[in-house]
Amino acid sequence: MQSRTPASRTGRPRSAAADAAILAATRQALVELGWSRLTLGDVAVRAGVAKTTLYRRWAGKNELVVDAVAELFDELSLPDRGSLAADIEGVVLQFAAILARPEARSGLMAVVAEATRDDALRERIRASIVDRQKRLVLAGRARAQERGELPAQPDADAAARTVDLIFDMVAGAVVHRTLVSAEPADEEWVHGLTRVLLSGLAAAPGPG
Amino acid sequence: MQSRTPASRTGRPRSAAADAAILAATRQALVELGWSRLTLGDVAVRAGVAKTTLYRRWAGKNELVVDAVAELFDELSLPDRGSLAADIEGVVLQFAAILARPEARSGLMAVVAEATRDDALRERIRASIVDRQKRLVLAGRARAQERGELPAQPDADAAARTVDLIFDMVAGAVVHRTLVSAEPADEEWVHGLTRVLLSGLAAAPGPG
DNA sequence: GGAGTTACGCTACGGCTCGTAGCGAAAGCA
DNA sequence: TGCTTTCGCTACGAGCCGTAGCGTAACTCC
Repeated sequence: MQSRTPASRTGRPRSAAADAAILAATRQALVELGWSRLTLGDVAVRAGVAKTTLYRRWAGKNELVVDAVAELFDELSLPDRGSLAADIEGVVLQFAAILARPEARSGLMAVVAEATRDDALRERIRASIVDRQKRLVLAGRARAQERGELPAQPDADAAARTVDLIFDMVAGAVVHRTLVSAEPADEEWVHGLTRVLLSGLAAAPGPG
Repeated sequence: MQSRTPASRTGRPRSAAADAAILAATRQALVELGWSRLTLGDVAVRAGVAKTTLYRRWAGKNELVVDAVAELFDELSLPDRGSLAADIEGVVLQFAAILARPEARSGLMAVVAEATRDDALRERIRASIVDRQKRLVLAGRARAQERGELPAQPDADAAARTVDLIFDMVAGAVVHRTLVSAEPADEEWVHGLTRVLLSGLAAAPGPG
């Protein structure tokens, strides 16, 4: 997570329990206080560790929250629901459920905002969260191609661009719906999103 | 903006020049310092006003930045480019150009993050930014229906839901592409986005 | 022109958080 | 038993917050 310890063999080892306690305390503080009122001193008290221990492991508030939020997204999975449409709806609903949790909402957007002025932080977010979940798009596409629902894309570059595009469209739409429009990404909405994604606007005029 | 002055007739009026100077100074501070290091005292010095004047007009940092960023999006327009696809690509490129500016990047995401725990702030964002730009989707849809590119939607509820969905998909995709994936929303990408939006995934296998 | 009202600039203040330094004790390895 | 690293604790200067108080400036109504 925050600092690899590959070489150090001697000396007192860092407490793994402290790591878990700190990250859990960070999420709890995000729920109760939000991003702006969250202080590292408060997190230290909640976790039962000294404030200096926090600063020894993380460079600051940004990096700590990235790690605390990243764990939330690891529970995403893509079970085979029989069709591409059903697969998409299933994983989008999972994603929406995570974004409905307050610790994900305030934490994720805040670190993304900070990352606009911090290249290292942006790379950390990309590695810890974004790229790790892009596997879902890849898996869904491969499965759909096996079913014959999607044509094969022999051009590797074009295929990669499509994967990136779909990821931005799906994740961006859910985030925007949940955080900016402040409306729930419920089954009906996800169904409409999937329809547009697969068939486009012109082909899907009817409701529901 | 921050406080309507409909009834007050007597007394010294608030300086409109100060308003403009403060909002411009806020954007400049966002560029140079980003959200977290931006302080109201610093903005006051840049704008050439007293710090107390800032607190008399805005409740805090959040509200100030919302107003400062909202002005950036008023330059969006939807010129008739002959087809729905061209209209979409044009306005999305405009939107992308705004999001490429650092004062929009860091400011917008930060206030959205804060809004997750502040209903009044979220409503302010919705009124000042989101709903104000939804006019673009409405205008584009009406124009496309006149051209016969999109079918009419007699059901008003379903039509409104579609407009909200498209807005979330387009704005969300551009924001995610620009801020999270940290890749440019250039012409090629916008072209791909438009293609998926209009025709869907299954119908558009080939490259750009 | 005077009275009343509101906005403004300036100074000062207590309170909070930050990030670091320094110390002694604890927990592992040779 | 030494050596090394982590940990908890305390203390500190620095910076920003948001407000109060005061005198002055600008504008309206009489």
